[in-house]
Amino acid sequence: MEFGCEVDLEELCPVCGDKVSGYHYGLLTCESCKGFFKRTVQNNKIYACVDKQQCRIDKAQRKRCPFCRFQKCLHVGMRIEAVRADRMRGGRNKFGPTYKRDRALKQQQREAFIRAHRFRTESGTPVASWIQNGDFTFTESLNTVTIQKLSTPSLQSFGPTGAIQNLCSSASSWTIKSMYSNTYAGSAVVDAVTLMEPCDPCSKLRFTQDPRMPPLVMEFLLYDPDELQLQRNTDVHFQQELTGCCSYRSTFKQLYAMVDLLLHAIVEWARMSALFKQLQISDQMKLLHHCWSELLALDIISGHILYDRQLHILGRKVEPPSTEYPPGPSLFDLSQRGQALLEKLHILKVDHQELASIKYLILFNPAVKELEDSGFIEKVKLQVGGALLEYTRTACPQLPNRLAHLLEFLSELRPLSCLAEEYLYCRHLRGEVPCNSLLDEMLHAKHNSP
DNA sequence: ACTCAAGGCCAA
DNA sequence: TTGGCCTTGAGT
Repeated sequence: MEFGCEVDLEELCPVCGDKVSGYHYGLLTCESCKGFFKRTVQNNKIYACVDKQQCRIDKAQRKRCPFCRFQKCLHVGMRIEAVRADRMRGGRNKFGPTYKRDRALKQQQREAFIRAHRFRTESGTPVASWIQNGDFTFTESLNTVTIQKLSTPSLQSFGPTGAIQNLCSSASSWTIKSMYSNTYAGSAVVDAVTLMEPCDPCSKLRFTQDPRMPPLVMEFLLYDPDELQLQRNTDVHFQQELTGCCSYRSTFKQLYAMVDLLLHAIVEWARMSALFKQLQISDQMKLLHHCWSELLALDIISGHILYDRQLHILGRKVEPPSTEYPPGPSLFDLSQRGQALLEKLHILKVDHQELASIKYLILFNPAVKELEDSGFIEKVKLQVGGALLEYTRTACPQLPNRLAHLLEFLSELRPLSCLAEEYLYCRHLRGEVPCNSLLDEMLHAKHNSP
């Protein structure tokens, strides 16, 4: 393994931050937390917290409050059932395969780090410092989710190749460029491959200095798509659109181009997520087919809030009334309702961490029909919800109901995304959406599903 | 034979 | 009670 710089990816105990000595009771922990957990469970110990049950647990203070220490053990995912009732020594337990899978996943993450490092080294941004800092381990937060998946996803068991399937496929020949050149023959070829790279962690590190930030939220923030890269791609694309052979493009064509670009970024974001990768390809596709419009709507709104990204189309109040069939919602309707939600988020002063986490709540939806492993998806959703609750309570202790407000926003996002889908589907029926595009596939999947 | 997560031991 | 080190033994 070569990092170009000496980077030690030594794991830290998710309970107290001490040095990890191996897998104990379901995840990587230090020797002392292993012993503490064992004694507590074996001897049915009951502790009490003399404070507010929110004691900070770190290497120096872990002895001070066994109540909070044990709570944290459970919270990060240590398993009571791994402590043997018969006290038999030696041998192996049922978690063996889980540990093996977890190791493989960590290796994948290391490789992802190397790729990210190479990318940033080429673009001139130093990265060694934040890895060497040692206060961030990407895989640490994965310990909080019990990883049940043992089988490697197989591509053979699925039907005709779709655009998402191409994206979800981990085949080395995968390229998004070809899709763009097919879609916009003779037009812009956007290097969307760069969207695959996780965003520059250095630019976000300043937001993640707080050690109280839940590891999952930190991870979501660090791996949120890079806005600068997206804007660069958008600019390149529109530049070429405008200077191309067709000087005039309809409003919808511009909107479509933007939507297509955002959809690619959304699928890439999901595909790069360590949690999403653990799902079978069929489940990945079902989740994306189900929530793409919600993620799209959220992405557009987030762009306004976080980066003041102006989607010119939404700024237009006037659109020539369409006399074509079928009639559908107007862009004006959409713009108005989007604006209303946008204002709600402005009042809430929602931040990047919250928006990055909400995306996972949308993506990991166990209610989607015919999932192979809705149990795992449910678990992830609960973990994300828990992490977001912890984050909102830490970041805004004066607003104990903040999570409820965020969830209320989420429930209002759904009808907006349905309206957006209806709008796009009407344009699709009028033949305005290019065939074989990602949007085309999404619309088909939705309207052909049972 | 080796691995590595269980449980056990015991000085601090 | 803690936590570093030791012993054990099923799985590979």
